[in-house]
Amino acid sequence: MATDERRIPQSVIKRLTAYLTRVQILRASNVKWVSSQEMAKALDLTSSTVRQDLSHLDYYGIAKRGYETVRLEASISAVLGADKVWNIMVIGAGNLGRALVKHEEFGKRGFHIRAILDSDARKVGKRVGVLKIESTGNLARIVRRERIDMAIIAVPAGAAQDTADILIKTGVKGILNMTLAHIIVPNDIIVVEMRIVSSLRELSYRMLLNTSK
Amino acid sequence: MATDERRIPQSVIKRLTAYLTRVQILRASNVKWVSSQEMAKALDLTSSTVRQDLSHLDYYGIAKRGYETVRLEASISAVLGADKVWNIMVIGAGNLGRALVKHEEFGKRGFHIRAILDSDARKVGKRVGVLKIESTGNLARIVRRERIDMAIIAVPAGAAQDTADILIKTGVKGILNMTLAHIIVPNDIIVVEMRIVSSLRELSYRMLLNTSK
DNA sequence: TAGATTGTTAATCGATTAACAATC
DNA sequence: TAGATTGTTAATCGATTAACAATC
Repeated sequence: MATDERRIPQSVIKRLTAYLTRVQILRASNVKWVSSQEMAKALDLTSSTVRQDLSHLDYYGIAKRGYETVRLEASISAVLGADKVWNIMVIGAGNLGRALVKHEEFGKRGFHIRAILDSDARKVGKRVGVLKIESTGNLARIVRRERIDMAIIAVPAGAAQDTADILIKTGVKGILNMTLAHIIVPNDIIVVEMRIVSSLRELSYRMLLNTSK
Repeated sequence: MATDERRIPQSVIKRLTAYLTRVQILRASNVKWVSSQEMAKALDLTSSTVRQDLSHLDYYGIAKRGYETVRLEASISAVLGADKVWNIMVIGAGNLGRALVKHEEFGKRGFHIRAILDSDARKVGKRVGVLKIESTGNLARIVRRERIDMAIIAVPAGAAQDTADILIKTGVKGILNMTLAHIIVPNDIIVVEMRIVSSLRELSYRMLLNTSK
């Protein structure tokens, strides 16, 4: 049987998010079926990896035809919880924090930004899109008021750990860390780190490697 | 011998960027030495992994003392090419693209954003920080003028592949893709993908998993 | 010196790929 | 039917961890 009780590995989860995006694009262009080979080609993977990954779902493909896009999307969504709505708070109303609030893609995909906070009193009260910047001092109250599920940390790197500590105290269980600093949390808290500078470094390293060959 | 001719694995490169950030923080607080164990604790790794990773460098630690922060930073920087200056162009002057231009962290770390482009004629000419938005039509000329090394794609997902194709034609060898869409490129071009929505999905999946236990 | 921490080898663990019987 | 594509098992590959002699 394809589905079983084993936890789906991290590596597979990351790819499932990519399959979901891809199948949504296919559906938008009215494609009804996709084979593991086509999927692999579009995402730079092997068809074997695709089939192996999709075997974690409770939807099965059909030999000779592949996977029905409607059902595949539904199944991946269900596994990832992509049908759920999440309430998010952004901490830090700098350029990055404000851009995230205004970015429309998140809301469309179930990630609703309900509040943006900053510790700078001069910023508090200013508008960002449909929101008003609130004070970090009111963090706990805002978490309750908006039933916040997760927070995006977009403060200066030096303040990242302190911010995380406060968030954890108020009961926030998930953090997306956009700062350069690694943050340490208890193991019931989930952190995903998203460091743009690290990505640029990785990119530049690989470019150097490529030209020196 | 620690250094050898073998290519450093991807996984190690990613961690080297984290070590570099960490050692820079230590240096800023005047810490002279760091052990593999301290480093591991700060970054949620094992000391074994840290020592294994650092053995790719041409700098050696000293038994009983650990690694000298000054030399460690220099050595990691050299391997990653973090001492070099890179000229970057941002394609797409939406909220995200404009925020990246205004973000000060990049310049400090050698990643200089020299231009921001948009295909929307109404945006062309408007200021973003010290830059003026230029037309995508002039892309090739701007790449030459600013000696652009790499580009950040921050356009709507649907335009990502077309944008990449144009970039490649003008000779840009490195791309940071901030859109949801996976892009396909020839194998002399390096792409790093940085999908915030995918990270949010990964985060939400892991949160669901954690609460259901 | 004694003990702590390194660099490296070997063992373990996990992820990817290959192969192929089942089947639509 | 014949052939293409699935799901799954086994083989391969690579990354992480454990262990320990060397050494400061």
